[in-house]
Amino acid sequence: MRLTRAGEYAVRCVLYLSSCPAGEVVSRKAIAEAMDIPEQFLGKIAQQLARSGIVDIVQGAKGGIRLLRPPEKLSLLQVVEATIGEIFLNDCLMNPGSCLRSQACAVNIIWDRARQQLRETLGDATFISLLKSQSCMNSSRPTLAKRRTPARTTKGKKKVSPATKGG
Amino acid sequence: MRLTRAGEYAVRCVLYLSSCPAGEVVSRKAIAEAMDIPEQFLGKIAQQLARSGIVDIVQGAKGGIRLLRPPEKLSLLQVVEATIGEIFLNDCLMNPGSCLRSQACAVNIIWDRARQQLRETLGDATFISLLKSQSCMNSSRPTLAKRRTPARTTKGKKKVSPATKGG
DNA sequence: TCTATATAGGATCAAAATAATCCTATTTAT
DNA sequence: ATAAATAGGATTATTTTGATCCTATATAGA
Repeated sequence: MRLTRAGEYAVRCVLYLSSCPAGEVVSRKAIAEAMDIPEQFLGKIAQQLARSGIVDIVQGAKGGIRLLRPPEKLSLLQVVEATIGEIFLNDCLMNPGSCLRSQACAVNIIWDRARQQLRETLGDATFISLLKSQSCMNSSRPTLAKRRTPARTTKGKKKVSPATKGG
Repeated sequence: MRLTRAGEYAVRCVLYLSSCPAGEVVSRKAIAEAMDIPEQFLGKIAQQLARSGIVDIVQGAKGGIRLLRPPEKLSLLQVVEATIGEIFLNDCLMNPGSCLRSQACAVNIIWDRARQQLRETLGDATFISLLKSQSCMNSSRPTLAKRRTPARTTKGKKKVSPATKGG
């Protein structure tokens, strides 16, 4: 009943990309370091975002990740569902065939309502609105600046504590 | 991001108890068989419901589980949270200390809103209202009848497929 | 073309959560 | 006493999650 780490990382990643100049390719490493995401794991996550058409991955030298959609047209819901799949709150809804009773089941009706509300709330939250309120970016990036090709100065791979969670 | 089996079982259990005469002690086995719940597992779940004061467990011969609260004053939320703990949708909310940024984080504000809505929706759904709409009980019990000490006729323990999910 | 820089993506692995089940102890009605 | 029940700690299997490894491949630039 909670957002997985992968989903959380996806949100952070898109949040970062949203703060960069539109269409800019940002290296995986740069995003990973700025947003405290394990770099390899970010690779997997980026692939899913790419499959949903949210980002575009550029291979080779100077490669990286590019945001395809304007942050004002991209919602939390889209990013989260691209990463962890469509949101369901219980099994009956997820796999209707598995429920003997289902259908007009009153309990399911409640869960379905809850699910719709959840998806609506997440669907209404655009990344541009998230950025405007500053939020989580603060400690990582001073402002929604236009910094680019970052952090190549630090050679040693910083060992990031997996306990570091942020939303 | 979905209801666990334990939560689902708890709901079924309370749904069953709600359909019985108020204050009646119903054996674990009876509930388990009627609602397709592994009996031992139901034991664990009942303990949690008991800790939250939702039910009362009677030991010894003729023992079993008794609903303490009137179904019209018992919500899905109460039963679910008694079983799987307070509902959180992401880590930041669950463990605020672990988030470096937290506080006025815009992303968290959205998740918090979603969480509040979810809890409100589940909190508004009383068991009496769930029963009134018939629902899931149909295949197991013909009506919200006053049947008691059931199913002792079937001796062989029916092997229940774990794929059987209902809500 | 060669080389350094990046990502691709299958395979693998460890930890945690979930879903039960086992088994002995204890309680209670008869 | 005895049978019928639950208590509850321990154990186990499965699945999910979170990550990392490693070779292949793509690309920019010298």
